[in-house]
Amino acid sequence: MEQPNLEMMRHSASHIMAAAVLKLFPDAKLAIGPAIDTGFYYDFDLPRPLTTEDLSKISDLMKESIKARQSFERSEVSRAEAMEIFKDQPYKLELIADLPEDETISIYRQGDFVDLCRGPHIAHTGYIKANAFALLNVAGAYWRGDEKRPMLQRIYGTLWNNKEELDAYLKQLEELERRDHRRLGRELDLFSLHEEAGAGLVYWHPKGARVRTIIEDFWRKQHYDGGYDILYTPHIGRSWLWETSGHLVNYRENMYSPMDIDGQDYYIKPMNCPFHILIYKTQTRSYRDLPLRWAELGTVYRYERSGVLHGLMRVRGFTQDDAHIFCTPEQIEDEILGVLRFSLNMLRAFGFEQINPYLATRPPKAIGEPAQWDQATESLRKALQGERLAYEVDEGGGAFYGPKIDLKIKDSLGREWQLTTIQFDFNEPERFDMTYVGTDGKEHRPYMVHRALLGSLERFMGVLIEHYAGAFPLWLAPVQAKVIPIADRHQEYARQVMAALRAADLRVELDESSERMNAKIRTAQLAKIPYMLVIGDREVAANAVSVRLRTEQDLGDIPVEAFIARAQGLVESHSPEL
RNA sequence: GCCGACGUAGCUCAAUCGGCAGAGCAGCGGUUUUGUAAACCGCAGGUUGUGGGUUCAAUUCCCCCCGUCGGCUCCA
Repeated sequence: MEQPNLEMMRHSASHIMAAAVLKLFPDAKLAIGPAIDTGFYYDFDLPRPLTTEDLSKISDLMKESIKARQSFERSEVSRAEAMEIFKDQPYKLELIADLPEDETISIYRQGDFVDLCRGPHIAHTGYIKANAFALLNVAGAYWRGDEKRPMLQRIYGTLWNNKEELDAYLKQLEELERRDHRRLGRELDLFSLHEEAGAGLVYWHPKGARVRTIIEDFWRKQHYDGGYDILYTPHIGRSWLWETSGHLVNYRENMYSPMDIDGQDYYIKPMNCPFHILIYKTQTRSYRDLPLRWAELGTVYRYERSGVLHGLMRVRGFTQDDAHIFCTPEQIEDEILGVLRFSLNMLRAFGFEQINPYLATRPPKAIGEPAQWDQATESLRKALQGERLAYEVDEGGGAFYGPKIDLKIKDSLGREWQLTTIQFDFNEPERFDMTYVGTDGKEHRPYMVHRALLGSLERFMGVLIEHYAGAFPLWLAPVQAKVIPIADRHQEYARQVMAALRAADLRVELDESSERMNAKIRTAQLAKIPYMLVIGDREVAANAVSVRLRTEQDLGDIPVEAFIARAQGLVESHSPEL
């Protein structure tokens, strides 16, 4: 028997749960029940939908099994024996049928429950602590993830080494809810969605729009400084454009129905690339013109199935921080390295330190010359190595039109988010017959690379909100300071202070309400405003402000000029400090 | 799209068995002029997501649709 570890316990727990479900529903058909990184699940085909009462019954039965210390017994059976044992379990039969001929078929038994399973399992059910697991919810899941196959009921459970770890996990779930960008978006008055006006479409309120503007301004400056030019292109294009690009063939299910303009079909854009290519083709391009690096904050619309929409993270209209690089084969390595460095700097500027790259290579069905693929993939690999980044390879995970690097960041709660993608495209240059004139005076096909760094501004904002729990670093905060006069007689000086700070390019608001100072502080605190500048008789006399941070730290009286210098310095350096 | 749960005031939530839809916060008006996380009094706020059905009577029971949430699948 192997040493019991968390994964084994979780996997075993899924068996214990399946046994409990069978007791409750003798006709239940079992699918699969693996361990996952927070616990386990098991998929069932049941005669009726599960209720929360069912969950607690199942949980009680599991606890009985744990108390009984039922042992897990492994045995190996022939294919015929396995078919006989699971003759009433169609999903198991399918699994058996799909096992390779030479595979040993093992079953595990605890009590009177038998399951097809590779194992390993814990020695007996008593290894699991009855107070260290919880059944969380029921969800629908397709058999084998295929939407054409039956929809099963999946029960999710979480399991840990002990009660303390379970409690810590449940507490983390609460923290996730507290930080949920949809909740913070409303509480901080950043954005809204309007079902009556269409699902998955974002409305930016003044404060959210302010944050977005700051991000965009920074982004533009970085791009100009980094050797990019910036484009603006239309939001719709005639069917010719999408036929030529191949989107109507390859991407149609994500595109909206056409609109009729003077008898012609126009489509709202799901991508920006064809427009950039048209600009490329307005001139004969020479190798001397390359590389061209063209960026655009391009707003695109893509159809997403109603069930997948989620706040800012998954929407139907969004703005990509897109760019296309057109270059020669000789330039490709330098360009890729440049893009990668540029991406890392951008992500780090927003406070993301943990960045994990994934390299996706040629899939079985792909277009383009193998030699091109090799060169492109090699340039991606070299760039990653050049930056000394540990990366994972997703063999065959590239798009049919080119290999790519995706960068996923880890947020303050340890969750991974894909933001950056750097993709080669061997398809569109071909389709649009893009060329440049080389040193030999002949026409050549340029390399084309798509890249988005922040991904989309909508999702990026969602990630930022959750990463910072709504408490944006000073340089991004929509309101950086709230001036809080204690009594009406301090209002005039408070207005002077506000004017001075605004003249210094700080974002300041004045609380002129007739609330007590305590209430004003509370309001500012809940709005997660970095600085609360309290003004009373003392401050008026000293030409100062009393500075309270949203961290609850009280800095005491500081001369107005000194406060301005402090804040400006921290904004300038994108500091996380206040 | 599919499975399940849900939809009551701007927000968070009540309303017994089908019997006059209610509270806190926010908002508005007034009083209060305050030293580091909530002053006091009052007012207003609703076609109970939409449409239909059952009933003397529907927030409550049934059906369609829309949307939200948790998943499946897919992706920026």
